[in-house]
Amino acid sequence: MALSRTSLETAIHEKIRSSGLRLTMPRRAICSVLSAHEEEFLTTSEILSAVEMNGLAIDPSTVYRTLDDFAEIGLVHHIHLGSQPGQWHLTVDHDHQHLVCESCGRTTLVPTIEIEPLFEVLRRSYGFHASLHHFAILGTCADCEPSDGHPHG
Amino acid sequence: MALSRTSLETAIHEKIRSSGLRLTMPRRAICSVLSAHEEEFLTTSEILSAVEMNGLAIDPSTVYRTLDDFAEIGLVHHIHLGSQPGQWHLTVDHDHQHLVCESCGRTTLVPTIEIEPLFEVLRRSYGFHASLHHFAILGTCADCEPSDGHPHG
DNA sequence: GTCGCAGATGCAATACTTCGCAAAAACAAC
DNA sequence: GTTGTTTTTGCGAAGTATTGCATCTGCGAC
Ligand SMILES: [Mn+2]
Ligand SMILES: [Mn+2]
Ligand SMILES: [Zn+2]
Ligand SMILES: [Zn+2]
Repeated sequence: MALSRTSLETAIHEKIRSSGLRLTMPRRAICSVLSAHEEEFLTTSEILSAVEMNGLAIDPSTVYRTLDDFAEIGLVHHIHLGSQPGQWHLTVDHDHQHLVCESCGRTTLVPTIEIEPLFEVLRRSYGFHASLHHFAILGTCADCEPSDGHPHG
Repeated sequence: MALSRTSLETAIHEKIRSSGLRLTMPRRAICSVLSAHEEEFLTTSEILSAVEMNGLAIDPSTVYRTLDDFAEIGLVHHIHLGSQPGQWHLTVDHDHQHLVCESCGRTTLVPTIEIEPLFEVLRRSYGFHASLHHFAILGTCADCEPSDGHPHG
């Protein structure tokens, strides 16, 4: 079962401290936003806006640096859903992959466990272990693919 | 068989004209560079440098806009091999996909025809037609994956 | 060839991201 | 609590990408 929001934040703070990073106001502020939006993917500017809505002021450069620092300790990562800037979220419970339709923009979530077997072939043929956490899979969804028996409307 | 460089450029010019775009000096200059580096993937700044080395001067914003225009008519596209800026090339003869090792940076090319069947499952389960031309597949190569019987050295 | 106009360009302004550095804060030792 | 060391921050500057707009140009009509 999922952690409550406050115990999630506590666990995050633990991880920051135990990784040798200091627990500062900007880092708390960013953690708070990420915890409150656990189901979403936020851009740096969305994170910054949310921090400001909480009545706190931090510098944009601090947001960029903090996210990079958090990524280094495995606390967060970002994905690219298209040509847009990366979108960030907590790494915990991130067990799905994104199919993004280049035509209508819709995103479909697919459990990672369904995707991983596809890449088994790459492992066998090339010894290459694909990691599926950085880029979405782009393409055309059922509704937008005219020849597929799933027409729009 | 591949076209010679001059007939490749002629074919490109044809495509520009027939798509309703005008054939201007900056566009010729960029086409020339792309044709001369048909086997490579160039960033916008590499393209700009190459244009300047040919004794021509165009504005950076023109490079961005031209590449976007060319992409719209299917003449070029770009890929992201990692966190770096996108890399551009002519669309003709682009029949492979990139496996990029996040550990050592090496890129392995895989024929697209080998990869497409993997995504057949997504089509059957989700009606999603994956297009494999925008993002590289990131992961760990055989040499960098310690537990795989392909140690470094 | 000239003319006219839609489309393309250069330039400046803006937006977004990264970097260097001095000041400030975290935190361990006392 | 105070002190000292190291990390982190905000700020300014630099680097990179995008946008608006006046000027220029490709090219079709004549
Ligand atoms: Mn892109
Ligand atoms: Mn990225
Ligand atoms: Zn769609
Ligand atoms: Zn490697």
